[in-house]
Amino acid sequence: MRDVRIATFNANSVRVRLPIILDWLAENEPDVLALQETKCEDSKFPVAEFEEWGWHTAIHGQKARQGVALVSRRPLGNVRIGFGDPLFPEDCRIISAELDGIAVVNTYVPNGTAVGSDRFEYKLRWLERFRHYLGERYRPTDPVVWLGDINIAPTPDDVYDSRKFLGGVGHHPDEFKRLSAILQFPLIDTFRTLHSGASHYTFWDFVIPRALERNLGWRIDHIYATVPLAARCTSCEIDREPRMMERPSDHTFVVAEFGK
DNA sequence: ATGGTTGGCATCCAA
Repeated sequence: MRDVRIATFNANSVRVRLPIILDWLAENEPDVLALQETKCEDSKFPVAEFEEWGWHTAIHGQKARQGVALVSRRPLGNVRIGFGDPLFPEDCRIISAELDGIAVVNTYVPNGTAVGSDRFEYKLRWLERFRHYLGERYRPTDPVVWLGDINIAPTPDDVYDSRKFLGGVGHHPDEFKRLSAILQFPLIDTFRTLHSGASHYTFWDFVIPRALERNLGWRIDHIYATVPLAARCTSCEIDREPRMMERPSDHTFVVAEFGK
C-alpha cells in the first residue's frame, strides 16, 4: 500500500479557486486535502464538482468569511466541526476527521489583523483554546496531523524580512508563545524536519508587486505530526506551481507523505 | 511615509 499523502491549501474562495484545486488534486492524488478560507456557506460549496471527479467532501462554512473543508479520495470517518464548545465563538475555523487510523485536524487560525486589536486578542485566545482541544481529544502516542493556515511565521527563517516584521501580526512573541505551548503536546513541524534555512514560503501577499518572483513570502501554512506519526514522515514539500497560475490564491499547497 | 491586491457583498471589510 502506498504512503498516506496529506495536503493543505488556503484557497481564498473555494469557488474561485476550483479549477486550480481540481487540477492539483488530479496531478497529486492526495488522500486528504485540507482547505481553508473556503468563504462560502455549505449550501454554496461546490460539492457536486468535487464528486464528479471522485472526491468526497466534509465541509464547515459560513457566508463570505473563513470556512474549512476536507477533500478526500475515500470517505472520512468521525468528522467533527468546531471546538464542540458552545461558549467559544464559532466561526468555522476547525474541522477534523479520521483516515487510515490517522486523525487529521484542519485549522484556519485567525489572522489577528493588528497587534493590540480585539482580533489579535481573539487570535491568542483561539490558540489557547486549540491547545486544550488537542489535549481533550488526543494522546501524544496517537497518530495525529495538525495542518492548515497557522497564520504564524514562527522563526526568522519563516518570513522574508524577520527584522521588519518582528512584533507585528504573524511574527509576534505572544503568538510564538501560544504556538510553542501547542507544540509541547508534542507536535513536530514535518517541513522543518526535512528542510532548513530561509526562503521556503507558502504565502505571498497580493499587495506586494511581483511578490512571488521576488520571493517576498511567509511560511504560515504548516503540517505538524505527533512523534510516532512524524517518525513515518518521508516527505514534506511546498508546491509553488499553483501560485503561478491564472487567478491564484495568495497561498499555495503544502503536502506531506507518511509511510504505512 | 505611502500604497500597492483580492474576494465577497454591498459600495466596505478582512486578509
